[in-house]
Amino acid sequence: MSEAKRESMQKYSSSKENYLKAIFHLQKSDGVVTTNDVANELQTRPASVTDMLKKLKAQKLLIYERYKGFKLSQEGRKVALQIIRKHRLWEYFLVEKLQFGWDEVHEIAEELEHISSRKLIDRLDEFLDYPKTDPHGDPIPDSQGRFTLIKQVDLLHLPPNKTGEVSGIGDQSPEMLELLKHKQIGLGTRIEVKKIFAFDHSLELKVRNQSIVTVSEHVAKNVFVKYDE
Amino acid sequence: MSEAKRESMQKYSSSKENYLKAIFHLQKSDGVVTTNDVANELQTRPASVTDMLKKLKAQKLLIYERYKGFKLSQEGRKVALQIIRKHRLWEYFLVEKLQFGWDEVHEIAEELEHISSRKLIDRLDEFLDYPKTDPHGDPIPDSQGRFTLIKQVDLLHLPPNKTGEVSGIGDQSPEMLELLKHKQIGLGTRIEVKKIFAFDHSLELKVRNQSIVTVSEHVAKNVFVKYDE
DNA sequence: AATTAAATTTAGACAAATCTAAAAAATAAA
DNA sequence: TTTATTTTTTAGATTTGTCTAAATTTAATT
Repeated sequence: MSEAKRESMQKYSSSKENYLKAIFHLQKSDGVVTTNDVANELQTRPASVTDMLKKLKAQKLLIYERYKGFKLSQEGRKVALQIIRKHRLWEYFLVEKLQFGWDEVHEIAEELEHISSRKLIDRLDEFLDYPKTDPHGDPIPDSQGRFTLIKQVDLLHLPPNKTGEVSGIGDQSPEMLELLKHKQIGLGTRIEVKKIFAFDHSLELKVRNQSIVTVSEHVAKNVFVKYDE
Repeated sequence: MSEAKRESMQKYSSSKENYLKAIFHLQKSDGVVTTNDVANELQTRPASVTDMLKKLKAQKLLIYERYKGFKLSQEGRKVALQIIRKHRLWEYFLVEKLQFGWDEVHEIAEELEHISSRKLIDRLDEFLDYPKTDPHGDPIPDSQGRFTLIKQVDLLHLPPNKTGEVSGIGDQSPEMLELLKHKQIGLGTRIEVKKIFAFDHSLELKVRNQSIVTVSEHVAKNVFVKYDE
């Protein structure tokens, strides 16, 4: 086994893995990730994030310069993808084999994703017949960390509890853009649909994993998101 | 849900759970468990064990007085049994569903046994069709922590890699008892058969999980063990 | 450009689980 | 029953991950 291979097999603490995962997700949506974002995502304090950034840097899992921002290294991305792979495979297992509802598996998968055995997860993948997406529609990375599938839909068709990344705008009129700008929605913004009102088909969205905003059906039809990571 | 029920659902650290499990196992074999035994079992230091004993006592998981010994409380036993249940169900899953060999599942199960969801393990039990024993022949406690199966056999018929607890002696002559006493074998002693020599059917035993001793076929035929925990 | 506000980092502390080295208690041996 | 040995416990440190409060840097406003 090569040295690089052995490296990727190293075991990190659950806490470190959670940071890597969170940064990976935030990076995908925002491009730029901030200390506050991470603190918010992980329900922790900015000071704790700074502490951890230093540790992750020391292990070459991310690139970091104080006050200047940070991003995952090649290695950090690889580790994050393996955690995501495990999380989603376990979710699939819970729903397909143990009859759990898709809305009750996340918490359990948060624990299972930290089980370290590589062989276990590859065997599980095989047992489940190599599923491409988890029960929420999120794609499952293969054993090399690659996604096989990317879906693009408008906001109305974004599955519940799925987070999409804005990939295109239909109506690009200044009025539309002004509205989107005001609501802090732009290319790459992460959006989750929280509710669709039967009355007028207006949508309640969670934007950047933080603010809750409401948009009309018309707006929703003109915002396209891709969900894949 | 009753108060007592909620109590048993509480989550303990993996470390605490490991201590409870180790003490449970040692208690079953020796009756009396010592600080050194635990340190030995968990590959740790006696001082660390003492520290943990105090914490476990504070949480009413064991009865403990300094220098005077300790044993699991009712609650501690209950928690230990749930860990053992989880460990063995996961081992069964790994062998029966994921095609692992019985000799490679222990390590993985050591991690999986700390996943906390009660619902998960009960669903897994159902999925596996309520197996009675794990791949090593050890019985799996049911959701109430009860074993459904107790087998009593003489040492010659104790399955390999199974640990039995001495439950009776056939030939109780003074000579026999003297021999057993010398080899530190008595009621309740935990024994595992390591090897049976084809030549004279003599047995090599691991006694109290520590010493290796040899006994004749005649002796083995007169020592009965139950294996169930 | 100067000032204010926000984000980030440092400094110092704490809880959990461990360790080493030394002290205290219990047990075994002379 | 003293003495010696072993076991157990205490005292004090260390590591990991977290926190609060204060300081520093960057960004935003006037």
